[in-house]
Amino acid sequence: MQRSDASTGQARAAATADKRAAILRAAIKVFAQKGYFNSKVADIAKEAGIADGTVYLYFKSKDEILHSIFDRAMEEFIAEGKREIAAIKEPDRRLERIAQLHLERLGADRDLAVVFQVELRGSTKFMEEFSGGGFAEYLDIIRHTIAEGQKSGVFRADLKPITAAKILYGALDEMVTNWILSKRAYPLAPMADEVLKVFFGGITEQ
Amino acid sequence: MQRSDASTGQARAAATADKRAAILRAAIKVFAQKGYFNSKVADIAKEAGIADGTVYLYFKSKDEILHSIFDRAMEEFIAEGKREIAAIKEPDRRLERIAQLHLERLGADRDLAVVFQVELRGSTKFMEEFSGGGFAEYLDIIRHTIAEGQKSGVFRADLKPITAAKILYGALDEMVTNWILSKRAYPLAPMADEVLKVFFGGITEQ
Amino acid sequence: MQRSDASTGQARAAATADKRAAILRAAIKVFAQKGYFNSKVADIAKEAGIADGTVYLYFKSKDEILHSIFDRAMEEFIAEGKREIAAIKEPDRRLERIAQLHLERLGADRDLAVVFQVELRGSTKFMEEFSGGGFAEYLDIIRHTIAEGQKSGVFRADLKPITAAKILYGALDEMVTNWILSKRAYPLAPMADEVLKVFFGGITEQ
Amino acid sequence: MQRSDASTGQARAAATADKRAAILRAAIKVFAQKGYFNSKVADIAKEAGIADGTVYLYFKSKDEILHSIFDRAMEEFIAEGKREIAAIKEPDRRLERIAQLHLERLGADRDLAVVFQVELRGSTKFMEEFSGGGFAEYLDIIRHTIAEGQKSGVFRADLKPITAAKILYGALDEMVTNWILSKRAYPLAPMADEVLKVFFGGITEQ
DNA sequence: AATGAATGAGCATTCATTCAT
DNA sequence: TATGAATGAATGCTCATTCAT
Repeated sequence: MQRSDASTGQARAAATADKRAAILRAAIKVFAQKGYFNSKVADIAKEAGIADGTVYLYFKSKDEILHSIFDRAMEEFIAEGKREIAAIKEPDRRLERIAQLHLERLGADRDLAVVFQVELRGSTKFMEEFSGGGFAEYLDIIRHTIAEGQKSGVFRADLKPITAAKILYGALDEMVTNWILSKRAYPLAPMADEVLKVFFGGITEQ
Repeated sequence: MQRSDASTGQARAAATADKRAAILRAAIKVFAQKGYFNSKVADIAKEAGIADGTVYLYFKSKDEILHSIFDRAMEEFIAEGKREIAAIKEPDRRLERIAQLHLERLGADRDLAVVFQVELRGSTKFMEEFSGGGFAEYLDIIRHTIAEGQKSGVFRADLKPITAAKILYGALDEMVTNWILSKRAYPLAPMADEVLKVFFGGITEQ
Repeated sequence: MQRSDASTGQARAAATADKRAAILRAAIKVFAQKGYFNSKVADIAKEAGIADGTVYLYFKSKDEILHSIFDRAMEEFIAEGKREIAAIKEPDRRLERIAQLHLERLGADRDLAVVFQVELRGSTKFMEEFSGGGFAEYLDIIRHTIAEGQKSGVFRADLKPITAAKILYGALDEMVTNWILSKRAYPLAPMADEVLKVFFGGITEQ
Repeated sequence: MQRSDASTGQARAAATADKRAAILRAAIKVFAQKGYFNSKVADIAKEAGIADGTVYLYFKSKDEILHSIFDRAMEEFIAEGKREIAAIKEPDRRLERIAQLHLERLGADRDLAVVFQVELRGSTKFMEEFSGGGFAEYLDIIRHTIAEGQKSGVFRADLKPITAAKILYGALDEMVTNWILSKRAYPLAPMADEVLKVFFGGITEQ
């Protein structure tokens, strides 16, 4: 009996989480297609196969849906990143893995990538919030890794780590943006190596 | 009489251009502050000191205003860029000048920079159009310069010029985005040198 | 067995009536606080400590709940009134008792009074129905009593009984309304004597 | 020229006032028919012969429309009342005129009367606001007149003027309510004399 | 009988655009 | 050319009611 109650509670919680996830998935798809402002809540509901009003049983507003997309994705992204690089000691190998993960991840979910590249950027409000949230943490991991590389003598010391971090991030970000907008379908992940080639060695002939 | 008509015609054309420019300036300011979707045409009209309806004597729609902002700015930007680099022969000096111009220009007009970074990005529609328009031309100039540098042996040959071009652009773009979102006020242009240091030499200690 | 079934049936019926009453009590409280249109069925359910859907096992609609409040209260009110005045022969003593009962009753249940004064009045639909229902019966008792008083010579004959009845009712009603809206807490019942003083003797100095 | 500008300004102001008045008239009619909560803004617009959005050029919200109806009507009502009774010295004649005006006024505009009796009463919020606003002023005029009558010996001194005022008001109010709900069409104003007969002399046979 | 998740009709309000003056 | 009042389509959100469990 106890167990039955408990498992019912868990089952319900799980069902709720599933529904939330389903709505988020639908929203990502719809937002990616038409943009946040041009997407109607009704579009999301239809895509999720539920009634309009049901959306509001799981989210307080359209705005909260977008927020949740960012929060959830960034959270997972950072958690996965930290896990992956924990075992890597060499700073250059670390940056390599980070860059690969960045493109692998976004390259694996085009709709999510579109929402990230387009919608997140499409609102100063979101960017500012985001800037102070998950994004700052992400950039900090890169910065930190570069600083360690400088200490250990692998990286040049005449560069501000934060600036170098932004350069790497900006280059990767541009790869994603171009991939999204490209009419041709090509794998995104391999671009990481190209970026790293330049980032590590520069374009100047020795 | 003839002359009077003619000069009146010219004056009129000039006045029209001025008014268009004034509306665009107003729109840039308003869009930068509140974002495209949150800006009302009435806001733009008020900022420009004209009546709501008057906006439609100069632009067909709100959408067209945003388009005009991009088109005009990009046009000027590219024209100025071509003029400036025409005299520069060395590919590395060229890229240097391009990067500096990029940041000087956007760093000189914060509102315009915001609209470019935020609103242009905030719409796949715009990005796609833009991607095939002025932006492609801009990226092409960079790509071409890199290719020349490879031919002349200044740049490594093991990099695809287009990819290298995107990396440079992405890095610069990120500088602008960070500058916009930063609470601190700092000059944007000097960041060009930092980007170039990495882009040319890489971050690896020799 | 028979007896068991029977008593079970009765118990069930009693339980049903109790639940209905509980919901009505909850509704009276909620309606009094926020008004009919601003009250949600969910509010009533929460106040009654039951699930939203359960409300519909006892009432067909939100509308029916309001109706039931009026019907039940009026029914009790009139029954009590009739019982009380049955023994009173003198028309003036009768009116006295009616007025006192009116204010005692509503003064004893502020929430119910609010619903009666505010919500009943807040809808022509309700008023019309009510007008032809319990209210008409109530007014009729007053009218009848006045007419008897006229016949027996206690009351002036130059007044239409129905009009006099409305005047008395209106005066009492206003006492209730003012009491409800008053920020000060004072006993309502004693106002009956004031009303009767005027109703019987007028305000003119003899 | 000056005059042209001036008259244009005035004309515009007048036109605006007219439109506001027209919308209020339409709203009174619609609210009277269906009640405030059951009336859609679109209903009001249609009744006024304008587009839905136009309503919002003259009123901030549906709520403000109802407020305006009360405020405007009460203002006019009180102003007219004061004007009329200013010349009347005898307290009893004054009350007489007030009662007549009360019923004449509401009897002349059935829809307005319905809105006043039904909608004003249908919301504690409104009643409370109203109670502290125009209504309090109105009741005060009656109270004051009664107090004067007591001083001059025309009225009995053993009654609290405020209570007597409420009794008169309540009686008149009930006449209006009954008139509104009545299926028969009869003139409301004459009821004033019936009310006064009772209010002045009481129903007891001397 | 009881639950509460799901439904979907309904509505106030906004705002890009038009057009009579 | 300029105006700004008027338009009316569009949509996020609420909530009475239903129904599978």
